[in-house]
Amino acid sequence: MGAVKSKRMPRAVRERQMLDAAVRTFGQRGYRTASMDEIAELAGVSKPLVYLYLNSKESLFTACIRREAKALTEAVRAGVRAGLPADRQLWDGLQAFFTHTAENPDGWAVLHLQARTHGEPFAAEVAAMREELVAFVTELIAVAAREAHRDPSLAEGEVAGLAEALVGAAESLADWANAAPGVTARQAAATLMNFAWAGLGNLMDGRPWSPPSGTDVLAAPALTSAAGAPPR
Amino acid sequence: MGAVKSKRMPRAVRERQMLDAAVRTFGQRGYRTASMDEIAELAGVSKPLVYLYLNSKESLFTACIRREAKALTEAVRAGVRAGLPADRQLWDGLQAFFTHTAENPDGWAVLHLQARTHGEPFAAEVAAMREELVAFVTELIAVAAREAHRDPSLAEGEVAGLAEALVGAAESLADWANAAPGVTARQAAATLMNFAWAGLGNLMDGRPWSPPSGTDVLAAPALTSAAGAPPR
Amino acid sequence: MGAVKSKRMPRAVRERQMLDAAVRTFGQRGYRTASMDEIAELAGVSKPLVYLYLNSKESLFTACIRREAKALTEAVRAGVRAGLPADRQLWDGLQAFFTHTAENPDGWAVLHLQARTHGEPFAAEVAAMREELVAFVTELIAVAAREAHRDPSLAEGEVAGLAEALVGAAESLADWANAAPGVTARQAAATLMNFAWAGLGNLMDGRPWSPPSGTDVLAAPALTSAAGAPPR
Amino acid sequence: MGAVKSKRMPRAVRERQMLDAAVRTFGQRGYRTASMDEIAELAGVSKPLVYLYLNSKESLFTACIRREAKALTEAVRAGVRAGLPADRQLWDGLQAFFTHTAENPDGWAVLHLQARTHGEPFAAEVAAMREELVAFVTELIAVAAREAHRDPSLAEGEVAGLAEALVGAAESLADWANAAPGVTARQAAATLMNFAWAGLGNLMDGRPWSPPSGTDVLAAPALTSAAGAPPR
DNA sequence: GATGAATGAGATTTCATTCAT
DNA sequence: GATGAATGAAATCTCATTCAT
Repeated sequence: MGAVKSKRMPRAVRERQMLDAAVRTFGQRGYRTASMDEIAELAGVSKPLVYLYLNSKESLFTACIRREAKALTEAVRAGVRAGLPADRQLWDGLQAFFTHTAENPDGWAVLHLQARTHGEPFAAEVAAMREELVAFVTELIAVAAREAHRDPSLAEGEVAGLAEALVGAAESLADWANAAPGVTARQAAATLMNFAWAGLGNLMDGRPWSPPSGTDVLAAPALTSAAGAPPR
Repeated sequence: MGAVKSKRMPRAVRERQMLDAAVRTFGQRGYRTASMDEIAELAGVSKPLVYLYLNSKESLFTACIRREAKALTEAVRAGVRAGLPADRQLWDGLQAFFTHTAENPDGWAVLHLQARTHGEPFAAEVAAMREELVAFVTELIAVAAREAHRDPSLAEGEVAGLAEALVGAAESLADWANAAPGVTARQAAATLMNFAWAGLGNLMDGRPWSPPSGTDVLAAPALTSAAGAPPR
Repeated sequence: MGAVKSKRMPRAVRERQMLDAAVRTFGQRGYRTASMDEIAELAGVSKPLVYLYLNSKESLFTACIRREAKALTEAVRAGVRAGLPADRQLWDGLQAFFTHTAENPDGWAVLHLQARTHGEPFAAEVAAMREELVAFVTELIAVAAREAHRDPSLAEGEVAGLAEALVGAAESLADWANAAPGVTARQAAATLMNFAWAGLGNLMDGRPWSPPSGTDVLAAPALTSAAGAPPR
Repeated sequence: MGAVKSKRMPRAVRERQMLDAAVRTFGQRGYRTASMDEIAELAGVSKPLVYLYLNSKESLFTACIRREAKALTEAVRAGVRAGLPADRQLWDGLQAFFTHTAENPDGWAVLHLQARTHGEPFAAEVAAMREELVAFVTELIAVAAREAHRDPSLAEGEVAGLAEALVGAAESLADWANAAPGVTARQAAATLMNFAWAGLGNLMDGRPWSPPSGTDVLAAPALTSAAGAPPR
């Protein structure tokens, strides 16, 4: 299971191996439960080397959080193109989000489970990333309001709550999709778009949100088929 | 710091004191970080007595989870009256939920943060409670579908995702409301109702969900004011 | 070598055993070299018990310093009677000093060697004790000056240097007497009295200091015999 | 912080840099606390090079002790001219001693504090140097005895104690002078000469030792002023 | 000649848990 | 019923020391 032991690697490579091992171990066993011994072994190096490069368990964990937070936000950003309609941007961002969390379950566990649970140096780190996502969603809602010609737009405090709710729902669905074997990232994104954009009330009346046609017309989100096919 | 030492209390009372101390300690310091010493001291008893009554740290933590899970689900259930319209039931349930989590922050931390983070005996325990809440929401959505005369109703797997999203959003907003000083349980519930029932799309068009008049006409939810007074 | 293991001793007794073991270990192997394992084993207890009672290596070492410092100063004080002539008081104090250091070589090593070498929490602790001894000697010199009707007495700064020199010589002779097998505390005290009171110049001229007759007329100090027998 | 890295220096120079760094580090932080990393960095070389030149920490420390011991004894020897009266030789030697210890506090700490505290290879090393100083003082006392026409001289064992006391007092005063900011080497030497040569008894009677006029008539020792100006 | 890469061994400290009274 | 006394096991971290280039 541990990486093949090959000696004398350049520092950057070793450091990556250590972070990989640490994310995996922290994600699966938790910050406190994971031991530096485990991580070193999984990385295929001795414990002192881990300390030499990453200083302490705390600092190692922080490095994991930063790396995974950066990877996640960059994945979302890369999935979205500015200039498209707000719902389209949200749809793209959610797909990127669910894809990334599905492909990096340990990193996601580090961010969503471990970092928030184990107190102050870490919670702040992940809170920064979360705020970035919330800000992104807030901006999208503001754009949507402009597109709908609503003047004056929604009060600021209210939008904050809505963005918070949307991000929270997305986080929760990421766990759900990772746990339920058959659920794809695309399905999770579709479910959330319907829920968040159309709302339960509309869904009850048979008026779901439907994905925009565009680069990826391959598959329609799950709910559409079950709910008639109204154009948006 | 601990409670005043008074000997020879009936077992049930002592046990409650211990659980109170444990919930507080686990909630504030985390499962691994909290020590049995701390808990015993806070409970005002000696450590062996804690072991006599609750066997082990694991079993003590499990007891905490069960007690807090029961308290939370019962609070939600008590807040809802069957027979009312689905959105009204949801509204009442959410208010009860946010009220309870605001009044029991340590218990909520145990359930939402600690129990999920620290592996298998505990994650299952809290998952059971969560399923109960999800099932409750799922049932509400089914009721709503019937009320809307939709036959056949939404496919089962899709409703599961929606319920999951709603519960996830609620959990997230509970943390958000606990952290933001000025946010009341009622405001959190209103925000979530708008988001979940009306959906962002409708909100953009100025058609929010509005709370039913009834027992609590005292305060209108936050979003209503900004959105005119549409009929429900 | 370790004390007989007998379980369930009252805390005070155990604590004394631990301090005994610690003084011996620190004195013979040094603060850094001595390990908590060694000390616990020598005390006949497990390591955690040492931590339970004495908190940390640093705090254990500090406790050793305090205990030994108190024992030494009290031994000196107990050996001296106020009201006697200054040289007699000094003679009595030195005898008590050399007797105590000879009987407690490990405690003396802790105070004189280890505590001074290992930095700040400890150096200050032993400096306080040393100042007490220096102050005692300074006072004796002042008394001697009064007895000699010297007005004005020696300048203060000068007396400080003299007292420092006397104490330093005593410390050094304590090590010397402990290392040289045949040297008794009485001989060490006599040597120092001659050196410090009469001075090398007088000794060269055959005018040593001679011990007062009194309670302990049993043995004359070493130098007297070799240097004629002038009455004082 | 470390010296500028410049490659390809002759071995002797490199070795000196390392010893300088080691003396400073050992003197300020202690033998055990100082790490080879620190020393190598301060010396501006890589750790393996230190090992290549000086083999081990133990051997490095021994080299430090030897170098500093040699420097100190040579300084004292260089300060004294044979043929002069004994008290003059002693006065000159003490001045050299206090001057050297004041100018090399780290070296003095290595010799007086660290080397004696950290067990056997080192204690023997510094004991050899000390014996040299004690032998020098012993010889001076013998010379003084001859000058005073005392035959037979003081018994050997007794002189040993006196020399020991004198050296101990000098060591102690070196620390004292280094710690007290205003005390010069000359003042320390004068204090000790008065104490050791005249003795407290004579000082009480107003008969201090007074320094010989000669090469350094610049400053009179501290005690002289307070004690008239008796010829030697 | 010089060093970046790497480690074996051991240090202090903590904690859940159990006896014996 | 209740507790003071005690420990086995394991955690984090440090350091002198050595390869391989």
